[in-house]
Amino acid sequence: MPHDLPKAYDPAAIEDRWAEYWVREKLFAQPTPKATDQGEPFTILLPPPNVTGRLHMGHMLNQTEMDILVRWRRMTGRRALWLPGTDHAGIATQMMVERQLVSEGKTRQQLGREAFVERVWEWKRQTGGAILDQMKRLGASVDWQREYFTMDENLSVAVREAFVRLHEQGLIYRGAYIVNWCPRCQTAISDLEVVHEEQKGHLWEIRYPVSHPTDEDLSAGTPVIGADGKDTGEFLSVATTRPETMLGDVAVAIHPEDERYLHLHGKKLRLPLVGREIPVILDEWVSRDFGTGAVKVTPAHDPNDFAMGERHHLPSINVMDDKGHINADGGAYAGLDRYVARKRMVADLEEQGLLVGIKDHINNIGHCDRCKTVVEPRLSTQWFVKIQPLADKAKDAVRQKHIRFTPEMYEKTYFEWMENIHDWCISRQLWWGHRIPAWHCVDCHKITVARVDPAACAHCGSEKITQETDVLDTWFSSGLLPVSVFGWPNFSGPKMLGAPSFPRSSAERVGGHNSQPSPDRADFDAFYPTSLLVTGFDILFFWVARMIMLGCWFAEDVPMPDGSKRTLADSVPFREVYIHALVRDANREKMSKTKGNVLDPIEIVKTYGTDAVRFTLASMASPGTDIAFNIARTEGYRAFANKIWNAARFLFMNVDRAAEIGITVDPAALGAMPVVAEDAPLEARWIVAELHATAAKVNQSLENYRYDDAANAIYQFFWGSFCDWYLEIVKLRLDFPMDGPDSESASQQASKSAGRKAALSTLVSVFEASLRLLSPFMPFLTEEIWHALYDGNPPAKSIALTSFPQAENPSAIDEVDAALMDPWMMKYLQKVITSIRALRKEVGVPDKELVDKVYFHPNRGTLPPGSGESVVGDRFYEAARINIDILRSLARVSELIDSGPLTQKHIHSESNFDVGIDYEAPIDIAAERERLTKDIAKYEKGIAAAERQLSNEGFLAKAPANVVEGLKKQEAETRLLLEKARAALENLNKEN
RNA sequence: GGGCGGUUAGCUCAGUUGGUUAGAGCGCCUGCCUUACAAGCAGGAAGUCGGGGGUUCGAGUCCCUCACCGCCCA
Repeated sequence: MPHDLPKAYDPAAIEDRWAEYWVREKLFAQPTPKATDQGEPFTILLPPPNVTGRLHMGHMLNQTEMDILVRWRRMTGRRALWLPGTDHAGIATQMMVERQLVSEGKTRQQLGREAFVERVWEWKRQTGGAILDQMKRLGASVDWQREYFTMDENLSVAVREAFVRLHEQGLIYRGAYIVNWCPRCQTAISDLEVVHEEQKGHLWEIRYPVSHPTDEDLSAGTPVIGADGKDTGEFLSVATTRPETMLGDVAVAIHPEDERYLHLHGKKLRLPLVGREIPVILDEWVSRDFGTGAVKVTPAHDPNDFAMGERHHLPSINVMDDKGHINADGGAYAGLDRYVARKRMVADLEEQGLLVGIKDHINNIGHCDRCKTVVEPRLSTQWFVKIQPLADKAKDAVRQKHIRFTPEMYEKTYFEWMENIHDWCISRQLWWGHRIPAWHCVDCHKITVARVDPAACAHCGSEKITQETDVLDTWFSSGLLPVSVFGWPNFSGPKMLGAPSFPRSSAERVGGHNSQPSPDRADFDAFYPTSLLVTGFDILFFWVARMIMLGCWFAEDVPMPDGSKRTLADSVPFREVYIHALVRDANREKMSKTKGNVLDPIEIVKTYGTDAVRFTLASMASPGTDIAFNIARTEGYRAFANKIWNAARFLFMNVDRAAEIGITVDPAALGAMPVVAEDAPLEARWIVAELHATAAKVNQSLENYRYDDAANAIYQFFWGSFCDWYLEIVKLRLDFPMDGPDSESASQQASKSAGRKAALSTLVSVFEASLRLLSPFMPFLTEEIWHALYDGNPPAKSIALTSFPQAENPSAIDEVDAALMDPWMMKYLQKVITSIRALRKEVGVPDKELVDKVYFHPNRGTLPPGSGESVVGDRFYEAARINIDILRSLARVSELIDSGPLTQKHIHSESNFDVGIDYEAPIDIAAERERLTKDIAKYEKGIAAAERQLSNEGFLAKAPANVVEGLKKQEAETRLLLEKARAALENLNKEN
């Protein structure tokens, strides 16, 4: 590969190519393991996006976090498996296809169920892969060979097995209860699919006339009295937010201790507009402060009323159809839309003088998560999972720490929800989904639930049976994914003693559906439980909770690979849950279509490069914190990518020049952690030590999901250390002839050549290791440069398959560093250079001008404790003198003169040294005076604070020694700086 | 109504079990087209850590309280 890279990095030129390459070469495929396979697996399941979905910033954050972890774990030697897929999204997908049909002037009813479902499959085949294609473009390192879809045959088998088994265990029941009904989608939806929103509404106060006779009259056989004028002239005012439901009222409830109304208990009310007589009942649930304190009871249209109805054995009168229209039981209002009916009824009540008043009221209204239609609580026959036993197990799993949450806080939310969980309504009145495996018998009316489509009723043998038309909630199937993607329940491996009653005989298995049962449990044994689930907090209950419940419940029956009983610890679907926050816009506003502040990740990626966007997300991904996505920040990381690119250009330029004079780097020496010879120059030892420290920091940060710390550590290392310092210094070591050979003697050349070779080797090896360190964060750029670095002969198909830099035993590094005193010596040298540069700026020396003499005065007494005091001071001066070429190049100084206290005209002071120059330049007296005065004030304040502490006996007695020592040292240093500043100010005043 | 977060530089955010004079990126100011990079280099300014009280030798960090912002559940 040629080394002549373009001057600026253009991500668009390389990203598509690598994204395709990774997929085409199946680089991240993880085949079913053999028993001999080594390496602890790292398994992660992509929380399935809707098959109808398009990638948004939340997905990109989610996937970036997963990809970073998976790439990192893979590079550390783990057998990494990331499984991608989509869920069939019952309602959303059906809606989408229905919309298509409408545009063709058709309805699904016209097509019929079978043809409609085929049509949905057709849609899925054509456009259902869009979101996964976007994922491919972003370079997610998933195993595409294992892509799943919740409607796949094998996963459908799992759904049916789970349903049948829960039914056998008595945990699935069918019955008429109040559910959330979406009149637009015409299906029941779960509590979680209802979003509550506060809306301005009204509270209507309606008079319900009190009628005779009393209960006594009734029991005496007095005929029921209608609206015939026998009313008493007495009323009970009822407050309601939903007057239209009064058509279904069966009682009015008051609080048993509400003396305002107690005298009415036992009497009857005449239901306005309807004429039905309804009782006044007592119930503690009634809130005396709300409205009038009397509440109408409508069991068929309100969950609380339903409960009350059960308590008082009241009938339920359903007055609405599945479209939210008033039904035949609504008398005069039959056929009207619920809101039209409301309007008309209020008008009628007013006309009849029964409307007492209308008050403004804020309602919390439930909307369908999918279509935003106002949800109607409605009495209907549905299928439910009795959730308590599953929830108990799921709670135990977390309580016993078999699953760890990050951030930990979400554990509380999880328990909160689990404690207050309700039975799960799993039936949906849709066509697209897993049809419930239950058959109704026309003759005996009993239900047959079976794994295999039955030919006859299991109870009476009648062949007149029809399958339930409802399908299952999508989450029922996605909740099973952690077990079903690994082949559950179709294991045909050796049966274990005492193993549960499956696998069933193949005949009993779902006949036509599963053609190829997996040969064994190898996948399940190797990869279950998965290692981690990464998801958003909004999905905590949808996925996390349901996967835990279903996973624990069903996996517990699968024996361990060695045949032993599986405990709860190994039944969990994942061992860790990492919950990330929301991606907001730069102003911390939630992204929403209505606000128009939605960012399309693919568009941003095209503009700035995938790597820059990934790095932006990573650098802000601190657990528990929302990400305010600021494009300015992405610009910054695009610059970072460009910086890396140009460092590569610099490197290649030097590699090429070196090759011209016969110096090369052995590729075999790359790929590991760089090492340096003991006699290597200061900057080489330093940069290698920094690399080790950075690798340690990155590994540790990722271990703790601190993407931000990891990203910042790399950024700091690559730009702040490697580019800003090391590359600038290594230029001196390389210093290749631009044209023609050097004009030096042979021995000079030989020694120079050895230095060059060593420098080049360190340069290339540190750079190569940096690429590997960066790779999980910036896979595209690093892949491109890494391949170029190996000149078309890379040691692996991808940098993603190399090993991640690991720091050597950190304490060993510390010892070596301590011996060489590199850490602080290099920092000291850097400080001197920075100080000279600052001094030059203060004085106004032009950037390019070489200053011939800089006077240098180390404060030998104030050097770091334990570092040999004055000896070190001398040693440092020696180091600075030896490295004068570095000073010349980086600080534009030709000579550094070791000096006593400085007398030069221009002096810059640090706590442990001063630098000074003689330079003819006008001094901005006022500015200088201001600066010094400010400094003096700062130092005085610092000293005062330190003195206060140091004179405090409690502090001296109780604070740890190193803190006291540190403060003393700092105080001494500040005092020195103060003296220097005062002297400088005095000089300034004296001379002017 | 119940619960959970948050408030640190102009902006967006870090700040580990309390410990020396609080950090980063972007932005801002000044000077530089120095042969890897102007998507760059060099230097610099900028915060009484939301208010108040308490514990402590010591509080951005722990406790109480108030204010404001946000989220979840009913």
